[in-house]
Amino acid sequence: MKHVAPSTIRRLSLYLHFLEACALEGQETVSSRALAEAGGATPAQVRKDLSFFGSFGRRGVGYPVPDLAAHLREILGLGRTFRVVLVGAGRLGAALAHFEGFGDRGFRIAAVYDTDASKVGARLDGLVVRGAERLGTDLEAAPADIGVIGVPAASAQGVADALVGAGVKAILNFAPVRLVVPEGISVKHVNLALELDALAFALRDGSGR
Amino acid sequence: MKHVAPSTIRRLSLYLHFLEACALEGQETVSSRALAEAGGATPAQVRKDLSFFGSFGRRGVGYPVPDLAAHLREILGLGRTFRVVLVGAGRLGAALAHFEGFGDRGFRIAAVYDTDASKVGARLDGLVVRGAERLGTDLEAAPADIGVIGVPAASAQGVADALVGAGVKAILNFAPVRLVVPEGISVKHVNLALELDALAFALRDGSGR
DNA sequence: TATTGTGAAGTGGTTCACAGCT
DNA sequence: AGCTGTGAACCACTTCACAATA
Repeated sequence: MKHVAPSTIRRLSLYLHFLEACALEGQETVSSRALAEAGGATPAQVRKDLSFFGSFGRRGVGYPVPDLAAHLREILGLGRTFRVVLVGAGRLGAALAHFEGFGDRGFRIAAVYDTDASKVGARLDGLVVRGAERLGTDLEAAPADIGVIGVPAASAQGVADALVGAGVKAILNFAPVRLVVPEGISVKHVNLALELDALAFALRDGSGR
Repeated sequence: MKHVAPSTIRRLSLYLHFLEACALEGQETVSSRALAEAGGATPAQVRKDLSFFGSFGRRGVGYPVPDLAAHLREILGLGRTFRVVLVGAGRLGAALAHFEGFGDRGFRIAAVYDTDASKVGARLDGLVVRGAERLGTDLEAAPADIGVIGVPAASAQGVADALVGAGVKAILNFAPVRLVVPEGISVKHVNLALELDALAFALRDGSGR
């Protein structure tokens, strides 16, 4: 398959979320206009996005809701469950462990780790926090797909190395540091400081963007 | 000032963070190459980014660390403190309240609100959680610059409306919904579900991106 | 008439390459 | 020699416009 732009993937994900909401309401079809509104795009862009992968709609009618949702899940690779390990059982880890968006969509938190002995053994959303030193052997027995890093900046790179060593191929990083990982490992950063700076910039000259 | 691309702002913010680290080490100058590495860019792009706002470097030498940092703070509008109000005192709110990235850089959390009566009165990082109904009158007395939304998706739009009504011009939203706000209000979304979908896509065919 | 599918045109951000200083 | 500053070339994503179809 040809290269897909990150911005396109982002929109496809938004379309899918919207389609799932439509499906719950029993809606049969949606127009590119409705999808555009949901995805922060234009109708033309929605059609371009979708036509890149196939012809899913019917002219004069729109796109069939359950059908298109299934196609998008397939395209995004959501047709299976993902084993997620969370490293960091502090306040952020607690918030993440309880986040419904994980379980809802096939992302299953398999285990939570922390280096802090005082946190090990505690319960987080039904999971017992395990010592970080077990990560390697645990994942050897049962590999994970995604690692979530919710530890302080200083220890984030070490955690990333451990995750990569344990065979994790995708990382979601909440620590405000740029992680260095080998070729072939996907990393997504969520960096609060960056978002705040962007808002500061928008507020720059009195009125917002 | 002319239009600046969001991707540029993001990089400027990364350059600034790196410069601050360099300053702590007493480094005098940095090259576009070093900045590029820190910002996930190429040296040429660093120079383009910076030259858009002026000539801050010296040919053959590089960029003076403290000087460039000051310029970037000015460009990003970080030359002042920002009053931030946090709505939502749940687990996410707790994690956000303790996040050092706020206080470090002139973003001061002025107050925390929640609609849940059982949370009102509790302490979060030295702040007492206030009832959400007070938000309007509180901000009338002391306006805030930025509102952070850390409530469930269902109540996020209501909170956004309240914030906008109270004069907030910039919003950082952690709820997985697209907020509708009037022209002139800046919104930044942090959407976990989107990041997870992007990672799923990267894992799609066996190996990562 | 309503709406998709898509080649073509347009726009804007990135990379190149080299002139200009130190 | 080393490194910045920048116009020009390049590339990629977006928008347009209209043919195709229900």
